[in-house]
Amino acid sequence: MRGVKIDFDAAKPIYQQIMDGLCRAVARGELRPGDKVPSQRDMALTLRVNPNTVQRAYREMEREGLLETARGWGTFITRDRSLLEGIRRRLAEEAVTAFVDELEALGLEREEMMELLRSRLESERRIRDDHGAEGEETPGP
Amino acid sequence: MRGVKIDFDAAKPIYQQIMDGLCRAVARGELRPGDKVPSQRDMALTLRVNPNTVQRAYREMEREGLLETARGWGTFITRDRSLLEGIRRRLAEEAVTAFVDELEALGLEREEMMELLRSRLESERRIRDDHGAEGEETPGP
Amino acid sequence: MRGVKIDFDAAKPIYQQIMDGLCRAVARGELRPGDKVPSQRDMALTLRVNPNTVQRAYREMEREGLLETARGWGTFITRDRSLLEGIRRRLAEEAVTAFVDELEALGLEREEMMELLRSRLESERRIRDDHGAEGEETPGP
Amino acid sequence: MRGVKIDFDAAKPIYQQIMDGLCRAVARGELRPGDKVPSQRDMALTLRVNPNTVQRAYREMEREGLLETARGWGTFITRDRSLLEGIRRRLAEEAVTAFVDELEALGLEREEMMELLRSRLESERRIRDDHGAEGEETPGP
DNA sequence: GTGGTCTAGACCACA
DNA sequence: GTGGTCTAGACCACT
Repeated sequence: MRGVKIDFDAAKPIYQQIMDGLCRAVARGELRPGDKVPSQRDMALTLRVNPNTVQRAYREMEREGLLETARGWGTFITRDRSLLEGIRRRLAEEAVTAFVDELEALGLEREEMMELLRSRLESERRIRDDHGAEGEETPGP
Repeated sequence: MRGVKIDFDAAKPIYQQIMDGLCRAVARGELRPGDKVPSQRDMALTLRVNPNTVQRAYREMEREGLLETARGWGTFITRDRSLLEGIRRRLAEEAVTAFVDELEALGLEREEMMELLRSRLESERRIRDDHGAEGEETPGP
Repeated sequence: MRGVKIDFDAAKPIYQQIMDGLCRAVARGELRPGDKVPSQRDMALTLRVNPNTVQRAYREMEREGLLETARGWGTFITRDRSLLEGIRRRLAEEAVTAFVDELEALGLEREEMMELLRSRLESERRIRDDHGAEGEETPGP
Repeated sequence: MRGVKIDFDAAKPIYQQIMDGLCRAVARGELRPGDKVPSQRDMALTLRVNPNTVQRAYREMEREGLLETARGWGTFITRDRSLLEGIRRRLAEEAVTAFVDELEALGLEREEMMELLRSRLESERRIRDDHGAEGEETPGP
């Protein structure tokens, strides 16, 4: 599973990290509605994790409606696109809320928040551009 | 302690909520270098938590250098302003990182992030202005 | 845990005695990098102390980087050998400092310190040799 | 009181630090049998400490026989030289014991202990010599 | 009255 | 079974 990284030292439980990873793979379009997700067994092997842990993640995502299980066939991303889009929007909104709340708590003004974000995105762009240039032909005139 | 709110249902441990609360009270300037923080017992009473829980929060913050304790006298905000400023900056940077990482994972572009933040801040401003207008003179003619 | 002795009457807190004991077990090579240390409950039972006391010791040692904990799996000695060696050297240096400072405060000269140490080590050697001789063959003529 | 330094952050209680300080001042010959020690009030002022704390230190040292109080006259170092010498020897022996025990716990051999001490004393000598040279005339040939 | 330590015992999340 | 958190309540040392 590209895109699912487990940090065994993180405060966040592993099963939630799996949920997050899948959730975002869907949000990014890496996994599409109706796609089959790896079997619990496979996922457990590739992530080096206890199968029970994968099972718990799948179970909870099924509860949320994001996954659907067909016994004997495997587990699949729901075809309910509105649900998927809803999840994506929810995650994004939660991220904004967390960000604004935190910086407000630190006493930052709205302009400072925007500026902080802008400068971070700017520096990230430069880093990525630099990296990208390393292995590529310089585009000629 | 104004500014330290405990959510007993939150996933985050109470002692960390206390740490966050104090940390931000300092960041906002509500608590100043050298100020005395409430005694463990007082804080425990006002927050309705066990004194040991407060003690743990204080102990960890002392470890970080944010608090200093004088036996029999009480516990105080460190006078090391550079440390305090460092903590504030660290918290802000972490917030930005979490925000950008999360939204990148969801496949959003930089412009979308900026727009998302802008619209949130805009709507918050309106809400606050409306609230503020309730008890105030309407400005201007 | 061989090598961890608790003195309930000592001025030094029990949790620090546990830390010292583990620290030295590592320094002596009795516990090796990556080894599992007893679970908090086990350690508490064998030492006849409260599990919370063990937990505090473990937590502080984790903070120092000496221990690492894997949720649900147990607690382990760090694999970072340089850190371990650093701790050993630090403990040794601190012991020397304490010794020299104390004897300097008492007005002893450097030669006297060396002599004091030499005579102590000499007498200890004799005692150990005597003990050792009890159960052993007397070395031949 | 030259030679009595208080570390308010130390684990060791302040009253014990005072006891240690006086004890060593005597051991070094800075205070001699029969000498008057500062009044509790004076000592408290110079050390920036609560008078009760000084009182406790004096009281305990009186119990040990190191101090003698003459009401209305002040407090004095005992004239019992053998007692003083006994205390000095006891402190020295305790220091040696602590040193050897600690380094043994770390798995050091006798030769290593001697070497460690020798090198420390050597480096201290150099430092002191260097400092001493700073403010003095270089002795000409 | 302040912080420091310790105990006993409970519940939870995780693997 | 493992560590993590929390509560309740005790005792101590220091000021």
